[in-house]
Amino acid sequence: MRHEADSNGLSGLRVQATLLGGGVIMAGAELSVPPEQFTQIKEPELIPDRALQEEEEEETDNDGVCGVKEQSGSAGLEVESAQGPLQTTILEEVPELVLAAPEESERHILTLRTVHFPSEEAELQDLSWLDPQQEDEMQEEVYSLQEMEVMQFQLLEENVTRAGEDCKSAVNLEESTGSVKLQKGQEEEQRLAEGGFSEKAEEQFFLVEARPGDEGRDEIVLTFSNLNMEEQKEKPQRGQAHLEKPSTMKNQKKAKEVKRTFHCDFCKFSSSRVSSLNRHVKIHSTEKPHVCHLCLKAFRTVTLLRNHVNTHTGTRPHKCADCDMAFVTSGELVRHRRYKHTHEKPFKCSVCKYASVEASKLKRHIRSHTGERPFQCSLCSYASKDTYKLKRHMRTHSGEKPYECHICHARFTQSGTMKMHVLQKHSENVPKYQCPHCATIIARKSDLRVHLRNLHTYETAEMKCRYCPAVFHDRYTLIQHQKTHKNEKRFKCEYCSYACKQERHMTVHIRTHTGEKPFVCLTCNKCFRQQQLLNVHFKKYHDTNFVPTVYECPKCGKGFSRWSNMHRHSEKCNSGQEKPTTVEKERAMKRKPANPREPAKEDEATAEEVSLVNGELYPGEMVPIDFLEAKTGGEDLEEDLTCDMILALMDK
DNA sequence: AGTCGACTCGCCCTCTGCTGGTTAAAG
DNA sequence: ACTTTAACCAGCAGAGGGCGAGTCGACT
Repeated sequence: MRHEADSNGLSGLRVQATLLGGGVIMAGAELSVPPEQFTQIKEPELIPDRALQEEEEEETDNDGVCGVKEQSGSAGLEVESAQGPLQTTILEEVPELVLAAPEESERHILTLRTVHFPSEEAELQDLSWLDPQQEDEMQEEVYSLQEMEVMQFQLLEENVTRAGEDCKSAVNLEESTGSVKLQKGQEEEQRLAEGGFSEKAEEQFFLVEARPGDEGRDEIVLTFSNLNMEEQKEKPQRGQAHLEKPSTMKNQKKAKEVKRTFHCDFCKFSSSRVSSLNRHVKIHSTEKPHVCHLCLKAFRTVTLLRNHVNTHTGTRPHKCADCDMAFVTSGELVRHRRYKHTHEKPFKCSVCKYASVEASKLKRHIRSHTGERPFQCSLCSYASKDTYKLKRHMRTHSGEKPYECHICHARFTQSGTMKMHVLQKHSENVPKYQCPHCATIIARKSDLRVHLRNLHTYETAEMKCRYCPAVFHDRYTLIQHQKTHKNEKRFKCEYCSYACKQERHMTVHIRTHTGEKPFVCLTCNKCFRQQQLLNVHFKKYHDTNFVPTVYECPKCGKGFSRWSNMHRHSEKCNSGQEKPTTVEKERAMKRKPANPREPAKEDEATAEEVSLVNGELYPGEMVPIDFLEAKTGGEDLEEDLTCDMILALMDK
C-alpha cells in the first residue's frame, strides 16, 4: 500500500486491486489527503474457501456491491473494474474484484475504510514512484471523486488448503470477509444515521497492496497506508457495524440469520454479543472496584488486577523456553520469542526490506516513506514521527538534561550523548577509527565520515597546486603534493644565483641588489634594510636602559659582545684556565657585563647578524654562530658578513 | 464470567549519523 | 599576529528494538 501526498490538497482517488503472488487479493486506493492522516490496517484474517463461496452467492443479490469474480490464468487474481474510469458517480459503477483462483491456498484480506472526497477537483495521482513492474501488475480504476464519499475495502488473508473449489464461491461483503464492497445505498444510509458523514469525514488517500509473505507463511506485506488510524478506530461502524465475519460453515449459516448488534451509548463501539458490550462499557466507567492491596491502585477487571499484582510479586507464569525471560501474559511471551528467538516478522514493507514483529512498528516505519509527522511541537515548527521523538525534542525547549556523567557530573540531553562522553573522556582503550586512505586516526566514526568527505572525496573540479601546474581531484592528494614543495628553494633571485624557501627572505635579499634601506632611525637618520636591524641599532645607541650581553673569557675575564669572539680569544689566551663547558657557555650568555659598551662597528655587525634569524629572535638577542665562523674562518666577521650571505647560510 | 490470544498504544531504550561550535596546529 | 584547517565534542534528530499494559473477539 502506498501513499503520496497531494501538495495541492486536492482529492483524487485511484482504486487498485491486484492479486500478487498467487491467491492474494489486493485492493487499494490512492487518495490525495494530508499526509498526517492514516488509517488502520487490520490484521489478516483467515477464511475458508467454502465460506467465500457462499458469501459470493449472497453478494450477487446485493445491489451496488463490488463484484468479485474469478479470473483464471497464471497471473492469479486481479481486481479489476468492470467499468471504465468513472467520471461522476463511482458508487454506481463500482470496480469488481476478482478472487483468487481456486487453487490458491492463501488469501490476504486487508481491511481499510472510510474515504471521503469533499474536494470539487479530482486529481490523478502520479504513480511514477511505483515500481514499474509492480505497477504493471495492477489494474487501476481512476475515478472522479467529487461524489465519492465512502469506500471500504476489505482484504483478508485466507489460508485455504482445499484446492479446486470454484472461485465464484463468492465473497459476500454483507456477511463475510474476503470481499470488497462499495454499496452506495448502504453507505448513504450509514452516513445519514451518523448525522452527515460528509461533513465529518476527512480527506484521506491510500494505496493498498497486500500479498503473502515468502514461503507461504501467514505474513502480510503492506506498502503505504495514509489513513488515519485514530479515525478508523473511532469510526468502526461506518458501513461496517453490521458486517459479520463467519469463519466456518456454521457461522456462515448464522450470518444469514437476522443478527442483532449492540451499540455502546458512549462511543461507537458495537458488538454482536451483549457480553462484549457489557465488558466494553466498563471502560467508560470510572468505577474500578478491584484494588491492589499492595499499592492501592484500582482496576476495572479482576484480570487487570491479577496482572498488576503479578508485577508486584514477580509472578510471571509464562516463561521463555529459550532464555530466562518470563512474562505476565502469554502474548508477551509470544512477542518476546519473535523478537529474540524465532525472529518471525510478519509485517513486511514492500517498499523496502523492512519487516517487523509488530504492526505498530511497520506503521511507524511507513512514516519514513511517507514523511508523515503527526506529532507537532507546540513551541516550534518541529514535528516528529512518533511521540518519543517529540518528547525528546521538547528537552531542547525546556533545557532539561536528565543524563549525568557519574564521573565529572556533566549533564546531557540524551543518553547516547552521555555514553559517548564517558567513552571518550573517561574510558581507556577507546576505539579509534583509521582512515582507509591515509594515516589519520579519528576518535569517532561520524568524524571519520567528515574527514573522508572533506579530504578524500573525488571532486570533479580540478584543484591546482599552489606551487606548480599540477592539478588534483581530492584535497588530501593535493595537500600531500604541496608538501613536497616545502623544502624546495622555490624563490630564486633574478639578479644572482641566490635561492631560498621563503618569500620574505627573498624580499630582504633583493634589497642587497637594489640598495633599498626602507627602515630609518628617526633619531640619527641611519637607514637599514630590515626592521630588526633598526631595532637593535636603536636599542644600542638610543635606548639608555639597554644593557648588552657580554661574554667573558674564562681564563682572563676579558669581555666580548659575541661568544664567538670570546671563544676565539680564549683559544689563544695564555691564562691557563680550562675551556668552558657548554653549561658555562650558557651561563656566560646570560651574564651581564660591568661595562658592556663595544665599538660601534661591532655593534652594527651584531645587529646585522641578529637580523639573520628570520625574526625568531628578538632584537638584541645573541645567537651562537659557530657555523658562520666556520664559513668565514672567523676573520673580520662583523665587517665581511652580509645579509644575503647569512640568509643563504640559514637556508642551507 | 473467566480466560486466551491477537491487537494496539505508549513508553523507553539503543544505535546511528549529521551539524555546528570549539580548539589547536599549521600556514 | 592573523587566517585556515581539521579533529574534537556536544547537541540533536532518524530509525528501530523491546516490552508493559489495556482492549476486544472468541472460546470454554
